[in-house]
Amino acid sequence: MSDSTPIDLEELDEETLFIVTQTFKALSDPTRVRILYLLSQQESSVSHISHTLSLQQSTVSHQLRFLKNLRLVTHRREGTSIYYSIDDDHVMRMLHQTIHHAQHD
Amino acid sequence: MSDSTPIDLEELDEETLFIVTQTFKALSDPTRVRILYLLSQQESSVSHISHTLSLQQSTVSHQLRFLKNLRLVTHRREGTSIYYSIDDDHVMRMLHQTIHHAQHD
DNA sequence: TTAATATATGATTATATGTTCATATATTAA
DNA sequence: TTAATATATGAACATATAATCATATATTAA
Repeated sequence: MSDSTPIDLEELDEETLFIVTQTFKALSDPTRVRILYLLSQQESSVSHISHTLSLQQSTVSHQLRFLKNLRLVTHRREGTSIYYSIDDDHVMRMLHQTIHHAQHD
Repeated sequence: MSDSTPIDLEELDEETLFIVTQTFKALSDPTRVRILYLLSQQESSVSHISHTLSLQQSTVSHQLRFLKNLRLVTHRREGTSIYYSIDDDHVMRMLHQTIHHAQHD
């Protein structure tokens, strides 16, 4: 056991840990990534997302609520439709970087 | 229902989706993030990780296997100890960026 | 060889998570 | 008002996940 020359270790506080892991959790599910990727190309209504990605309306609404709580998306109403769009550039840059990374390795 | 001016939509293929979501899944658990953050500061043995982060040895081994399968960490043997270290700069840059982001909002 | 130490791993369990179903709410048109 | 359409949401269920326990494996020292 040779844990010589100890370094002054920094630990992450609980709140940082929570925010960071929650952010990455948003990007760890295929359905959410597909939705975010679609929204990065165009603002979309719930039904448009549902039809385009072949997902149940309920599934889409549940996942959008998740993304909305994390402030990754926003929405605006137009009649009976609600249009969702991306609201976090940092996270979307990471997503696009990682997609690019995955496709070029 | 006004889905006018349709855009030529791009969909993510299944393999890309899998790689991307798996990568983010690695960063979506507090224990794994703590381990990765420690390893980003210093190469560490399993027991050192276990003691420093107050985690059971078994827990650490299981999570290291997860991270190793994703090639986020590597290891080298030194006697009976095994030292783990970071093996993916891209993912670690994302982690550090997001930590920084979380701490300055 | 045996004992001691470090790490890995399979099985189990408790909890978290994502989807579905049924239904509620909200807006608009008739 | 009622009907039609779009979206949201609670409950139930099936699956995934992380931690723990017990034990296996591997290396070194005696």
